[in-house]
Amino acid sequence: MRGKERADAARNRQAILDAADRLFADATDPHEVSMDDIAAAAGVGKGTLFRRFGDRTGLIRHLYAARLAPLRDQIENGPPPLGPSGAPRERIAAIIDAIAVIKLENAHLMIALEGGGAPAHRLHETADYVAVHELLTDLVTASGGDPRYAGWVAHVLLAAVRADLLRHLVDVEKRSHAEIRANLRAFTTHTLSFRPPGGA
Amino acid sequence: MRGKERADAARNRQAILDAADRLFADATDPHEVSMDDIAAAAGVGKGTLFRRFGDRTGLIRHLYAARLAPLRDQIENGPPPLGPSGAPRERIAAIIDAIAVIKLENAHLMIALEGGGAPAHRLHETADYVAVHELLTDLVTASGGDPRYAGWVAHVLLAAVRADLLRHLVDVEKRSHAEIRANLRAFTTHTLSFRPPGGA
DNA sequence: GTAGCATCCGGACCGTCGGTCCGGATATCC
DNA sequence: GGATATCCGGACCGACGGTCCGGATGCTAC
Repeated sequence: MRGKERADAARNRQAILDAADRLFADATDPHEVSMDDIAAAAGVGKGTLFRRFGDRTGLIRHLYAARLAPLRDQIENGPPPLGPSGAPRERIAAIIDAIAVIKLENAHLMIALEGGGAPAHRLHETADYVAVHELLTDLVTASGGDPRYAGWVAHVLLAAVRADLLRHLVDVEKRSHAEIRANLRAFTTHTLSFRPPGGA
Repeated sequence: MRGKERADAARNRQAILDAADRLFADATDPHEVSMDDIAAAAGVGKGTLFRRFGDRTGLIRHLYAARLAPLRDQIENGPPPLGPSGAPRERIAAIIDAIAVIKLENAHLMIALEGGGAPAHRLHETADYVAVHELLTDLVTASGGDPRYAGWVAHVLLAAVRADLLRHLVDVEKRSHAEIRANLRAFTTHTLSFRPPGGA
């Protein structure tokens, strides 16, 4: 990793990423995509694959991170409503919507990560989850929510955009993306007025 | 299965169920409990285990069903607020609370089922999920919700009691069961007043 | 009690998977 | 073009879920 990366190494990495993405997209269940499959599809030995990404989780995380990067950038440096200068309530709604869009467009990957990616199913301990949860918690607080319950509200909002739920709504219940997003937005707004038992 | 079950078979089944339950309870990650482990702990051959339950998913489902049975009975035949004669809104709150209690008390099993149980991660196509979702949908409608969005509300309520989220709240955030249940109840009540975009 | 039979048991066995390892190939630098 | 650090490929490994069948065991009829 120190110094420069050799040209063939870079080329292979990209081939692996592309092949994995394609295979996960075609599979209904991430478990039916083996590491050998990915290596073969990328025209690469299995050793190469593991040297680059460590293990299965690492590979999936790389793919995941690549899809998430634009969103992170938008949230950290972009214009409103996603960017830091937006009003908290609008920002929350925009973030939840953006997450939903990404997951709807990359259902296969998101399911692979939320489900079969980690050693266990510790979605809530994922760096990405923790980061967005913290941000949402702050925003809920900033939008007038009780700090003591902001974390809870953030969890519930994120629970509503879990990849497998979204996939179920699309694949089984045949709901349109537009309908899902509209419901999600209304739900987000509504949930922001949540007040805990006993009042603030 | 036809006719009577032999005594040793019944004994072995119970031993397997007990052993599996114990092992899952001790493990942090269901994947670290292998079928061989279960067979060994039950003092039984692996063939016996698979003949009885078909496969890993079948075993876990049996355990799951056993824990859920009392709740199903309460909902179908019990007294209010869980039973059929309760008022819809109270019944919804009671059902969500009861689900939370079961999942809090059996976190290991619930995570095994929601995560590593099914061939994929098709929680939402599980018979149990579908059944409770249908019931909740009906109840939301009966309590005055727009039938067109009742299914959505039911999904969101169930998303708030997903096993891994509850475990995170307990294990990582160190929240008490009482606090979680209180928040959940308030959230349920609040969400029942959800109205979709455009109004009814 | 016991003979005969259906049922059940155990664990050796199989294919596959994630992950490792190292001899040989290749890019890069001078 | 040669030296060398880096990288590659695929044979290899242990573990896992699941299968199979020869032998053991509980049940029933007499």
